[in-house]
Amino acid sequence: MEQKLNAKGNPGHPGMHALNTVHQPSQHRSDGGDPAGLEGSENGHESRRDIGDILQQIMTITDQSLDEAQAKKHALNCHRMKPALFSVLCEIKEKTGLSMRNAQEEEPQDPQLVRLDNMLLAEGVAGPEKGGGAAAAVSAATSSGGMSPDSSLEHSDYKSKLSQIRSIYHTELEKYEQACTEFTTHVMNLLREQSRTRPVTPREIERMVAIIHRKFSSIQTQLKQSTCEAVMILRSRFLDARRKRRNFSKQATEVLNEYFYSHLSNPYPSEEAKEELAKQCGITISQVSNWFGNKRIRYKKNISKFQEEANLYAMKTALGARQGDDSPHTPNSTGTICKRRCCGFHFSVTQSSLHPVCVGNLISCTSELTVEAQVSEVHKGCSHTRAVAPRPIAPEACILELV
DNA sequence: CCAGATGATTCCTC
DNA sequence: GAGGAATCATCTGG
Repeated sequence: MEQKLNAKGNPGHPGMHALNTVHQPSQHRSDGGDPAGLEGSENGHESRRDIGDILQQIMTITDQSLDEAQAKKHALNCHRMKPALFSVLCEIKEKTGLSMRNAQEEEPQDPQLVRLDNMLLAEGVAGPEKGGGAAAAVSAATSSGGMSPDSSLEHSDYKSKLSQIRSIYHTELEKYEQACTEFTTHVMNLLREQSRTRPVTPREIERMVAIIHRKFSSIQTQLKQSTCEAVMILRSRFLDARRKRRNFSKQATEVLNEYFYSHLSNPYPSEEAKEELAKQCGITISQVSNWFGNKRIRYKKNISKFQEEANLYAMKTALGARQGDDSPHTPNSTGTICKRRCCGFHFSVTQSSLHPVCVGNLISCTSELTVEAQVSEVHKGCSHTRAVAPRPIAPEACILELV
């Protein structure tokens, strides 16, 4: 307000000439109020006329050509009343709360953005380039077992794709940051420029910058979201690849089958046995469990289909036992198994159903014998016949049957 | 290409 | 939590 008093009566003011050239009749002059507090003096009248002129010019500024407007703008900027008017405008703005528009306090950081940031960091897209996510994914794959040698190829493929995503992400982020900075600078310059003709406080400029950042932040969120999606898709593909079923090696299947058929009465390996089998087959314990689960159910569903296989493994085991070479994969294939087997199965004279020792007997027995005779012959020297006795032997059912 | 084999997964029960 | 059953998805051999 002090400026208003200083601004009175200065015909030599550089702006006056310009103003006078566009001088309009002061029909809007006095409305009875005295906003400048100058009523009752010559200077007061002059000031009011000046204010009226200025307001009139402001009101008509949009109707004029750009050159004309620029000229008037310059004139206004240089007018001796400008500081006083400006100060009044500032005061009114403060009082009416206009300056508080959009003055919400700083929002806390967007939780979604935080989540995305964390995810990108965990996946090795953001942050230092160390391939943390890839390493994590690979380690997860390795720990789940069953990683074939060519998984390293998948790994490198994953890494290269991840690095592509990373590079695109950083390029786009850089572009975004650059655009944001440029736009912010531009707006700040505009506001600073405008602050010469209208009341724009530094705080308002800060707020405007915050608004711009918020708007740009949504773009950044989209970028991060897209990147996350890309990484998730890549990761799921990689994990799918990891899930790819690969048949066990022949040797592994052999080991598992040997155990299965030599423990047919109780094909449920203990934890220790599973561990041992897993070690021998180069697979995981859970894969051993899966294999036995599948085998049991499939065997039970179609025993006849597995008869051949059962015969083969029984023979193998028998030969091994005959040579006094107990299979290392069937550490318990001694007489105790025989007893369990006798309790668990209907015996027939087919070798598949027999204890290894008895299979040896079968080889030397003749097919002309009756079933009873064969059983008797086959189980010569062992307790199987006695164990089998409570169960009826069905000659046509030359299969093992789980109780 | 297709049917069957097979390893893995999911859901359910005990 | 282990195992049974059903199912999926992939592999394999003809």
